[in-house]
Amino acid sequence: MAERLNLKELSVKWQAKWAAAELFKTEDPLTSAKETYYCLEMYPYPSGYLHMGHVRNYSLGDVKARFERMKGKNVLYPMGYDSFGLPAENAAIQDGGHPHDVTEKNIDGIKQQQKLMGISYDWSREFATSHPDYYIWNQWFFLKMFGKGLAYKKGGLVNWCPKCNTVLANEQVIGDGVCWRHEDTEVEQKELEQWYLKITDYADELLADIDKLEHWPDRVRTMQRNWIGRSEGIDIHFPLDGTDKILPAYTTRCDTIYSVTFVVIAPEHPLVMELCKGTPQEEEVKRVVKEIRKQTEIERTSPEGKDKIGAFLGRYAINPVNGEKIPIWVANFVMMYGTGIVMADAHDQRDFEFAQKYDIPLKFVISDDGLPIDASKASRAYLNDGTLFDSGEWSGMNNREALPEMTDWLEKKKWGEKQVNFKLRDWLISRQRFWGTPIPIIYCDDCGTVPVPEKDLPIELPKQADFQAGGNPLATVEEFVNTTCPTCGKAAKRETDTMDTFVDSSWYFLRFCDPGNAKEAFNKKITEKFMPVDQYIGGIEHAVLHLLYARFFTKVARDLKMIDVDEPFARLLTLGMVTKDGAKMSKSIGNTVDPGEIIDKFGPDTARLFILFAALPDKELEWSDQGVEASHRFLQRVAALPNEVTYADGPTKHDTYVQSKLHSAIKGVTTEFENLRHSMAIQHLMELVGVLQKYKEGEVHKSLWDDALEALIKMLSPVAPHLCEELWAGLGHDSFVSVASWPVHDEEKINKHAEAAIEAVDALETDIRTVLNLANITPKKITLFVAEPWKFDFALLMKEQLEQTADPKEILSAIMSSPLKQYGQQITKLVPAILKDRSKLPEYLMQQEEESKLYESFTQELGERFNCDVIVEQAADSKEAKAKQAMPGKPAILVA
RNA sequence: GAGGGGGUGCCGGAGUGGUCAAACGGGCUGGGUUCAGGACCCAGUAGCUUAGUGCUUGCGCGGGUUCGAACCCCGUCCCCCUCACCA
Repeated sequence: MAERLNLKELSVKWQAKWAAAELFKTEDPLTSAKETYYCLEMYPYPSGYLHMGHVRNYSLGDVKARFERMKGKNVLYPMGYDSFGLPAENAAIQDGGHPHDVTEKNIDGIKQQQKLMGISYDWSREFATSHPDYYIWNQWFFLKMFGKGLAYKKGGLVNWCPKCNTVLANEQVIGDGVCWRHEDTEVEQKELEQWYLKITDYADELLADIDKLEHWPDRVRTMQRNWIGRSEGIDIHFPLDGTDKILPAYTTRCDTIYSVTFVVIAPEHPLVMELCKGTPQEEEVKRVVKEIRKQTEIERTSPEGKDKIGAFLGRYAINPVNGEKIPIWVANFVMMYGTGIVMADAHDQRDFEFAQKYDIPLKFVISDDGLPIDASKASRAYLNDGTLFDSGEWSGMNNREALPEMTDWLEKKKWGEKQVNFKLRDWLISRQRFWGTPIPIIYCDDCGTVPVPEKDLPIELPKQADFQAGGNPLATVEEFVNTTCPTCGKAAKRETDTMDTFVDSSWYFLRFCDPGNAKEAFNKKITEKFMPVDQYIGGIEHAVLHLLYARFFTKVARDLKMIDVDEPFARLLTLGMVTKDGAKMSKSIGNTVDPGEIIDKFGPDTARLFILFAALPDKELEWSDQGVEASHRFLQRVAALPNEVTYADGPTKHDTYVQSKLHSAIKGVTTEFENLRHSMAIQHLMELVGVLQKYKEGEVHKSLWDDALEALIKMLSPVAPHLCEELWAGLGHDSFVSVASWPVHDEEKINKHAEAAIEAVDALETDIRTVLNLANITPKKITLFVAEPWKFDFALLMKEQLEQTADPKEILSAIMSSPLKQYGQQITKLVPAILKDRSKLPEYLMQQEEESKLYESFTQELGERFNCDVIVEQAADSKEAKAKQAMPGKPAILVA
């Protein structure tokens, strides 16, 4: 075997050549005639090193970008850095220094590694969000949104992560109430005044447009739908007994209104204390509310802490539909959602349990058959749909059918008001941290909250700050904090909160279209040529967070007339995890594999090939060292393919087969790459390499061989670009394969080889399908592929020899000197087997003769039936025989 | 509880009505090559059986539709993920 290529050295060489040629620079979309294609990976937070998840992400994107480029598109494929954020600031706090320096160092580190992978980014578009020429536009967006009332400040309970030392958005609180960055840290509630973006204004559109995202994974669409959480219902107005006040209770199930026997109010609700004031139950209520407040903390840590507790407020409400006096309770299971008050009945499990615990009367109004059932004897809530009873004029109706009508009826009677509720809350963007975009607001004693005028942007972060002081370092910088009011000119103070870094990533994909623009966030004309992103690739962890915010910002930008698209990402691919030993790669478990080491040892092409081949992109990928070596082996095999080829004078008998395989590979690889099924595309390539290796064993037809080799190198180049450049140059090209044109398949050439390979002999008599298939085709020539047609001759020869001698060696050499020697391998096995029991030879001979006659008659029959030539041919090898269904006694037929 | 995705060989993982004992890769076994290891090449890898062949079982479990099912339908069990006292 030839010596192995050093794929690492190769990659360095070609990366330098690409860079020198500026090969991957996007063309100006306003002058280029090419169709644009925008491929984007979620840009990284620069932590200084690359992990396997990154490698997977970038490899997937790069294949797509290279593929589209080779198909003649003007591809926008950029890379940048999400460089604001806590880790850099924390590093500065720990080690001294400035987050800026930490960040720049980390960007250099990660960029180095990205470049080693040979990803075909247009590096001229690179930017980092922590640079003022980027974040100035965050501030600009904020001012625009402030102007439209979409950015506002309000007080209220907010999520606070004690580790981050800052507030969090609802979306950043995950799982059992923990911080998205610190899964071991419980989020606390604090009363603070904070800046919000009014994403709820777009709730309806964000929800409705999910339907347009047909190329997004269902999972993500569902998650967004759930997060927005739209529900249609009605606020039912329960008069407060003895007053003219009303208690509104939100419900989606007003069909159960006749079963309502009590009302429950959330412990945080301001009315709780007001209502119980002066009642005998006041002290008890206070005690229970206090207990609930304490309990919620414990509840968050233990998933089992869902015991329902509550207290009677000593007051009553009136059920408007039947005038019944019903008690008002406070209970821990009611949230401050909707109106913070719910109506309770026996058709809800929680209400039911609570009522049982506190002996509150219950009644049913729905049963399977509409016959009354008694709730006092029931042990659980009745949750099924069924027929209403004891429900006034609605009795006898199916409850689901009645629901919309009852809603209208309640509203008409002025007992309630239709209401749409969303779970989505406004986006809290203030962060009490230094390393983020300063919020461009000034507080003046006289003029109040004043936005910074656009001409004064950017408000830059100070070069120095005290990171050891604790709290928000920005607040310690006097020169930053103290300013003058833009309106009245008097001394004033700047807002010291910075923006959530998710603001940065909410529009960075727009900036990539026009990254150098100093006059505006991006030019509308240019950006519209690229947007929406054709293919977006990233982790599932952003299913709600980033992807929802980005959709929101896109809609805001549209309403600001900055761009004319509704949705930013046409196709979304969410990556599966990279695991090792069955667990997600993580430093704490210690099962990580350093991409740098793999690249060093096997070269970037191997790393890319393995990671693309090992699993489909959205599936979990289990790391395997053997798999990496197998990938390396494959690349070496490809590298050796052009060596030591013997050319035939003209066509060879395998040409049609090889050509058919080549074209079906082109077809397969193309569709699989189109649909981002990289591992499947690679399978086709591996198959093709196998075919070409076999082909090479004999003499090859030069023009076909060259075509096949070129096509193979082109198709492999998105996966293993460096090796393919080398091989491409080896074929005598002085251009780059990275920008060569993608091969096109010829359907006819695929079919030429095997129009129909069908089980035959007995099939002719019995298998209807065979006849039907044949009937649909007008054959010019039929080839019968027979597994081992030589066996009849062999048996004859064998018989002849046995009559002369008994020496196995002599027999063997006699056969080997006959034309049958080409089947030597099989014969050397067969001869001893037959010698073992000679008595069976006559039978064997007969069988073979029969078989051979069968072919003869079959050949004749087919010839007559279809009026064409029929020839018998040996199937080239056992695999081919299998593929063609040729077996002894059962030839395969090939119709041409 | 609601929603989403899954259960295929020793393993990863294709396949969604016939050409399926099941692509492609890995592993393992045997053979070749080699001083040896690696690499490379060939064959085998559900069970029984033959010199070649063939038969049976088989794609979580049970049933159904069909000439025919890993694939369609019904039931059932299990796993993963997301949201969750949202009324």
